[in-house]
This record gives sequence, structure tokens and C-alpha cells, in this order.
Amino acid sequence: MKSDQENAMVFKALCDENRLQILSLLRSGEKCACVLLEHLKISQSTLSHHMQILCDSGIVKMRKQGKWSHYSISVEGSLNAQTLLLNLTKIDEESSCCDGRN
Amino acid sequence: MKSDQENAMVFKALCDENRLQILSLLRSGEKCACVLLEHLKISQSTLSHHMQILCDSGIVKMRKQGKWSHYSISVEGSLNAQTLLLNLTKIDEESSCCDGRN
DNA sequence: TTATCATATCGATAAATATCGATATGAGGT
DNA sequence: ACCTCATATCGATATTTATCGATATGATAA
Repeated sequence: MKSDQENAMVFKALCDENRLQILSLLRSGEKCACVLLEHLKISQSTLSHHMQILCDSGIVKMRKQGKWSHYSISVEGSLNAQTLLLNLTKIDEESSCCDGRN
Repeated sequence: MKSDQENAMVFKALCDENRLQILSLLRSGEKCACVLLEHLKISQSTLSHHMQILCDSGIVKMRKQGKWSHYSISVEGSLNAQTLLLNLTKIDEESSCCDGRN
């Protein structure tokens, strides 16, 4: 069981408009930073910052090749986020029973 | 199809430590604000602010009864978040094909 | 080894968010 | 009508995050 802080980091990736747009671009396959930059109206340093957050969440992974950084959606990371979301919103049947004691 | 900004709002609910703790408390069933407050080390006005964000995301719903506000996890809202997450991280098979043209 | 290109990091600032105490609102009770 | 309680809203401040330009790093090419 991870801490709330660690779990929050997974979803931090998804609560920014620019990062959602980046994810949307990655859905069609791996892209290098320079290609992503062409499609966004942010500076190179800002993009680098967002990619860091996306990678920290585990939802995006990076592959270094020479001077290029290639980014893609991580299936494992996405699955992990799915499971996490499920657990966070799952109603606990053990404790929420129907005898009015809660 | 919702905008990136609207989608980001759903996950904004989940990227704060306090809000994750609130969700955790709600997993055992509906709670009124005063009960939630007992379990958290934040002020009443801060709690009210977080509940607003949780409700805006759709993941939590409120029921007013007299002077009390009862909060609970919304099954529909949670399902909506699940679907959204799935769509945001789903790899698009149409465009990412294997002939090397992307 | 010098130059160039892609990206990361740094330092500063702007913008957004969290937090609090004080006050407003609104429902019940006396 | 007045008082109390639960919660929301307001206004101010602190903290966090986003953003940029400048610079550093590290790979490749000349």
C-alpha cells in the first residue's frame, strides 16, 4: 500500500491541460520531445518539466536514443493508475452495512 | 467529448493528499462534514473547499439534510473517471501501426 | 576539438491553489 | 425573535506549480 502522497503523484499527471494534450499526442504512438514541442504552445523547458511529471506518474515512459528522448504511454503505468483509481473509489462493503450503526 | 480542462478537473480531485484521505474515509459509507473534520487536521473552511473540488469532479456527491451536509462516493462519477482514464491512456491502434511511417 | 543539435537543469517570476480566521447563511430549537 | 449549530463564503496570506529565458550537459558531426 502506497502513501496518499505517492498516489496523488499518479493523478497529478492528469490534472493539467497541457499534460492531457501531450498524452493525447502519445496515444498515436511514441514521439520524441521535439515532435511534441511542435504541437504545443509552450517553451522547451516547460515541456521538459511536464514530461518529468508524466514520467514520475509512471503513465509515460522515456527511451533515450542518442540525443533524442522518446516518450510513450506505459501500459503497465496506465494499468497501475486504473487499479489505483478503482481502489480509491471502491466502496468498502465490510464497513458500510445496512444496520444503521454507521 | 469533453475538453481537456473539464477532464483535468476530474483528476484534480485525486492529486491532493487531503482529498485522498477524505475519499478513504468515504469508502466506508456516507459521512457528514463534521465527522470528516474530526478525522482530519485541517480547518472547517479548508474542508469545505476540498469537498467542493471533490463534488466538482463528480466522484463525490452531497446530500443536504437540515443543517448537515452528507457526502458519499458517487458510483456514476467514479465510473465516469474510470472510463475517462481508460480513454486518455488507450493506445490508438488506427494510427500507431507497424510500417514505420510514424 | 570545435560546432551544433536535442534535451535537461537552473534561477527568477507569474499564476494557481491551499490554508486560515472571520463572517455570512440557513436550519432548528427555546 | 433570539440563540446555537453546521456549513459555506470571503479576504488575506502562504505554499505550490507553471512558465520562461539562460545556461549546462551530452551526443553526434565536421
